[in-house]
Amino acid sequence: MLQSWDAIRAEVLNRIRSRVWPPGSLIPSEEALAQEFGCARATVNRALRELAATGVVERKRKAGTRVASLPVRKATLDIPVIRQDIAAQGKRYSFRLMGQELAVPPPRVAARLSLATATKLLHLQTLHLADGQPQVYEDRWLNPAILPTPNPDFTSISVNEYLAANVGYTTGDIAFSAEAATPIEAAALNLQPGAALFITERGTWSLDAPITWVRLSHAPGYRLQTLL
Amino acid sequence: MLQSWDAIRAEVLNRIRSRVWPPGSLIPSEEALAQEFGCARATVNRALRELAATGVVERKRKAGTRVASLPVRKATLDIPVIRQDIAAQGKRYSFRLMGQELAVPPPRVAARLSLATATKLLHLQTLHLADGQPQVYEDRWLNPAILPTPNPDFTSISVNEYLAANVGYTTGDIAFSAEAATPIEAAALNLQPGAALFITERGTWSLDAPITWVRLSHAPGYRLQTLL
DNA sequence: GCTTGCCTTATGTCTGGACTTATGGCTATT
DNA sequence: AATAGCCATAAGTCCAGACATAAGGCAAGC
Repeated sequence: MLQSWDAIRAEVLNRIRSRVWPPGSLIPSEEALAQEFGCARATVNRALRELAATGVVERKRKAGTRVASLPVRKATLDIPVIRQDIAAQGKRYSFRLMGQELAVPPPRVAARLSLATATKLLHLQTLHLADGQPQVYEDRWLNPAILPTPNPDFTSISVNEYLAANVGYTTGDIAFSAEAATPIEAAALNLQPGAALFITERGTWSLDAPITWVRLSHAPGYRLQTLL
Repeated sequence: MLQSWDAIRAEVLNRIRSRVWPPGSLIPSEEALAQEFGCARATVNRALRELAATGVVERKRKAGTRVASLPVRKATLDIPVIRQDIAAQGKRYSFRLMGQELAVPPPRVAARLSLATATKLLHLQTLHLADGQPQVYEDRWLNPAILPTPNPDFTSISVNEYLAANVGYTTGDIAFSAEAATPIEAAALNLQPGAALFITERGTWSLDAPITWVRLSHAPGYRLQTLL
């Protein structure tokens, strides 16, 4: 008599792990499992939904629930906020605005934000420091239309936090990659050009309006990790 | 009268975005929202639970649900399976086992798998190719205790897929970073030493027994991306 | 043989009700 | 003033039942 959805989740996972239900196989219907475990179907549903979210099983209406054969594991990772990330290391956070100008973004950025090619955006370079040591170089294109006039003073509040506090957003995308440090990045982060940098790129939109596109270059040693 | 949990999720998100409920503020209780939207509390619960999972709100018993002030966004990303990843690019997948020996792992790996330091593991190097071009270099330590005797022939089936098909697992962790190519990696991937590589490291356990630790070095151009 | 459409079935969702559990804050005690 | 205990509250969970929806499979029609 298992009556918590989490117990059911664990039991189902167990059977999958122990190959009672091997990869690719169909597992009993929610109805049947509810009967077996002596609980309501909703409870089984909750358990299986959770397993589907982590990629252990795949569910389709009518087709039923089957054990994922090539388990494309899904991991949820916390997108770090730089200030918190640095604070979590027990270091003092600071930042330095290195440049700020209105300019036409390169086509790649304009395309990514789905903007007309000639639109000028606010281009900002910020260096984020931990205990005074450069840690992350930020290259950002910001849609000035969403800012109040006059513009906020980005030397005293970081763009990051201004946006977090003042502009909600609905959608966005994020990408991670590794790239060799450009001369600019190398100079800012105090590295040899060509050093391996961990790059985070993200674009955010609020409804239809593009807000910002940002590229973060993390100094060597940076790791993004999570459990799965 | 909103009656689908997704509609409620959208509406709540809207109010957060439009700052009706600003960051850090407490939003009405499930009860109250259910009343307002004319639906059952369970439906509101589902919607808010979903928002909590994406990091938009934070929930605590008794304390209520509040809008995340520094929105540590959570993104779920699909951990790619190399074969599928390459197939998705429309390229032909192949692999080459480059080395295989029983050896004592370096302390870092042993520690990560929580093994006695002197335990010997099967050390495997595999190169994964897309249309014959080297794409990913894999450096893996595998617990031989979980293998049948004689060992499977890893030249004909990739370790990856052998494990996926034959060893379920419960827990694991994964980390992403950027590192300069070692001479070995550079040679395998046909690059200059020092080139920026995207590194995926993961460890997996089945219950108490460690299974494997693997480090994947992705050739330049690799991107890991997701929506948020 | 091939297509179209119905029927059945498994999951998806919703309801209204109940009970559980964690916990913030008040109160009474030391 | 500090602390311990209680209580009200808000989320967490569960249930039994209902309807919605997607989709596999079968059958009728072409």
